[in-house]
Amino acid sequence: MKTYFGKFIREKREKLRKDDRKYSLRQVAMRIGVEPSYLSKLERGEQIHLSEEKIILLANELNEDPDVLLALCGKVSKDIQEIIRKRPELFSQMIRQLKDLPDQAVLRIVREVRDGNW
Amino acid sequence: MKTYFGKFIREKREKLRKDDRKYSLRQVAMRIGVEPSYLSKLERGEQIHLSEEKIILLANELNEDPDVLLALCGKVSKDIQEIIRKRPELFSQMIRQLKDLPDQAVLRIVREVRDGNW
DNA sequence: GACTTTGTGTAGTATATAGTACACAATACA
DNA sequence: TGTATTGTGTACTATATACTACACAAAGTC
Repeated sequence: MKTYFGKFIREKREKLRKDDRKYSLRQVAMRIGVEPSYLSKLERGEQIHLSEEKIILLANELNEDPDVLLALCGKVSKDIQEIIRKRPELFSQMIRQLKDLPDQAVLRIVREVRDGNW
Repeated sequence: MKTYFGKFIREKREKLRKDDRKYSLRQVAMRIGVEPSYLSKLERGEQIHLSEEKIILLANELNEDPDVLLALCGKVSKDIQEIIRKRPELFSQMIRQLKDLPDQAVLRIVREVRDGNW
């Protein structure tokens, strides 16, 4: 499972750190509640396992979308999985159907549902 | 994680078995490639961990929807997760949007996409 | 130049996940 | 009634997941 998670978060963290020293690896690690050596391994891609809970904390620290960071770790958030599991046939079928649909078309569905045209 | 997976597959298997002795617990276990004692524990709800691979084999054996059996085991299939992970923001947003939409409305989306109205 | 903070290396750990191996008593079958 | 098959109980096991603990040398700060 090759992933750019480490590279991604390292770059983002170092960018933030230029303006604010509280974004050192050690301090970020402490705030999200992991050992610095662990975050170090994650950023260097030696270690690729981080729990959903910590990924979300990290996303908040770095102002990144939690769903994107989860995806970079090869995960799908529990709340999304829960939605699918409650109506597995319906949602699985729908998602497979939308697999190759361009972003624009999917966004159109999102908008129309939001606006109550359903 | 309370689940009716065990109850569900036991009932289905025993129904099939009435007409065909090859649906004994032992023979089904052998065909899907697990020890009989393991399937026994699963059916009685003592054990709730079965790999996606075996769940799909079991679904095929019992003529059940793999996505439904996966859901009863608290899982979402890898191919669905893969689709979401490729466009995490888009799909996560969409799925949360559709969370409380009635089946009928979701099916309408499925049909319209299938019919190429997008 | 002492003190602090930084990132990393090494070694170890707890829990979850996904099973196996085999014996045994009950039941079905011939 | 001997044999085969059945479901289950007990005891292990391997691998993955998600970390901790601590030492250390380099760099930054005062």
